[in-house]
Amino acid sequence: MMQKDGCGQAGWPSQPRDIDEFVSDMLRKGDELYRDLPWRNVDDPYAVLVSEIMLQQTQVSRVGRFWERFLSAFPTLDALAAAAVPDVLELWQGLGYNRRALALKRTADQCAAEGEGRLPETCEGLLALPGIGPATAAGVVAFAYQRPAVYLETNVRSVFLHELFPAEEAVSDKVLLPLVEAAAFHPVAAADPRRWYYGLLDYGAYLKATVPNPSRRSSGHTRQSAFEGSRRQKRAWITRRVLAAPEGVRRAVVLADLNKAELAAARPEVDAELFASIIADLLTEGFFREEAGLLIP
DNA sequence: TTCCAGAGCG
DNA sequence: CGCTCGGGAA
Repeated sequence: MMQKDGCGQAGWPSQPRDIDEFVSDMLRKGDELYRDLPWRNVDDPYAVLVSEIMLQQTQVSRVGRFWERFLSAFPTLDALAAAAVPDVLELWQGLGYNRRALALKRTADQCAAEGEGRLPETCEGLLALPGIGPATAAGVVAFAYQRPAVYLETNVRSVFLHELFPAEEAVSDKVLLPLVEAAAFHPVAAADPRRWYYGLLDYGAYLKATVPNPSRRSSGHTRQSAFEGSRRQKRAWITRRVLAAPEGVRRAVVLADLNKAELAAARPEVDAELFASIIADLLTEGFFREEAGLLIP
């Protein structure tokens, strides 16, 4: 879009480079670094959603195999809605963040019940579903529906920080969002949202492999706590243990087995209070249920 | 050690 | 906002 008054387009900084040049440069970089990933140029919104959920905080290299297995087991939203939770969780094992599997399953349930087995076509509609936040909703809109959207995730963030804030520290998303929006709705980018964001993702991934992670200069950037010995390592272990017992298993047995594993790994024993707290969380979140003293998947 | 196509909760 | 949530590759 041409600038109307010489003050720059709304939401775009008037300083170093104008938006036309930025969009054009990024498209060129993106085409040059294009990665032909299995979930790209796929029209099925459900298949795109599954990829977006799996890719939340999860590296691309890990997702490929899981995405294909998941879609072949649950090819449609209705198929996922008809599936049993333990089967969904079982397929998710090894991918991480098991909550995502539960949320995806609930999304399928809701769409099957209220949406005639179809996903909403707007960001607002998608945002109302469990496990779908601003980034995932925008990803589905851009990649499945081919409509411009504000898709701000770590690779896109890295590109904007690297290109437009090369020296600043602690840049907030509040500053970045209007820029991401202005660029996405720029006519040249908006003409092909898939191409626009595939390019930003690929360029962002390239940057992380070649320069210090630009996203470290995001104000929201935090480092994760260690996984080894953590509560969530125990959560994951317990989830697997219960999944392995289709007929159910007593708490005491799970705790004893868990402590065997902890001992074998040279970690301290898990006390009853911590164990009960983790079980309570997992029950509340719907990983399994408890009936007659048995934990049942 | 670091961080990953984030979301949901208090 | 700050915290939690998996698991592996580099």
